Amino acid sequence: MDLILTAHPPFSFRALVRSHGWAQLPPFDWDEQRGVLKTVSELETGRVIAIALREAPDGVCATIDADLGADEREEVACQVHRMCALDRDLSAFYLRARREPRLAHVEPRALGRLLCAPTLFEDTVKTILTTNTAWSGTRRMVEALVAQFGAPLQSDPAGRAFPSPRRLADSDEPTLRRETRLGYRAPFVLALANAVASGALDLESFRSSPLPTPELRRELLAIKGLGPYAAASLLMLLGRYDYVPVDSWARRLVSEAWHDGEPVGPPEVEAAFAGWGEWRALAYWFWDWPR
DNA sequence: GGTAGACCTGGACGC
DNA sequence: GCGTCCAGGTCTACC
Repeated sequence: MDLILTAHPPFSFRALVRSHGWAQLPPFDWDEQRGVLKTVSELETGRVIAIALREAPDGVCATIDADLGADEREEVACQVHRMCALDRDLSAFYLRARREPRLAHVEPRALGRLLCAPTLFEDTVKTILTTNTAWSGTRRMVEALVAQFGAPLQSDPAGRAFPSPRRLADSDEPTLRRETRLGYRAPFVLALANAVASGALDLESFRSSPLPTPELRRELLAIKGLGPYAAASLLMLLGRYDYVPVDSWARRLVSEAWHDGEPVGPPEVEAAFAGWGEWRALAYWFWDWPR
């Protein structure tokens, strides 16, 4: 069955998929040639479904490999809205970006949306797995997590969803370390899974949180394994762009662009984009950096 | 509040 | 093939 969902214009599905590295991490599977992004999702009922997303005239078309009930259809529609940030209105950012030559490309190319996972739990675990490791390490850890703990598709057991909090909470630290090579991150992921599975932490409520961004950031920083970089990254996925995710790459870009290659720290990176106010992170992320 | 050292893994490198 | 070193953010202990 197909679901056609409308996006706040302008919208580009390819720009969304290419916005950052998420499309390279399972269960996402991006077919560049056909412009189709597949993923596998475990619904609240425990049902595991395959979703194929592609561009539609005014948004996206989601093809699901099963007939869904009304509640399931509603849940999938919500997930697609989250993944594609369909409701995101970036007009105020575009207005400012028009006046900055290094951001003049964002509006014509409909840049600004960032691909999200179906759940904030998946985004948070993946973000923890981006810290203190190379991208190849992140891919390896996520692949192992999905392969070892993801619920399989009935129609194709090779396809697996991202592990639910419950499935990870049912594991233990030695198993996680042994099976997925998460290293010291294993207790962080396990604690997060336990907190979400037990109901002690309502991570999904962060998406609609009325809290000001600094307070929401404090809530994220209270989660073990999330520091300033990871919290800023997750805030971007939540549509809050007040904090630049400062990692070694950001420091290098800012160093080369404004400090003659001299080493810089987070204060210099933040200062470089301070003038962008609530759009700091987007300005940094989509900046046309000199090659 | 700021800082040093530990955490863990994979990859690069030298032998 | 083996050993060593390094890069990558966050946590904890300490000052």
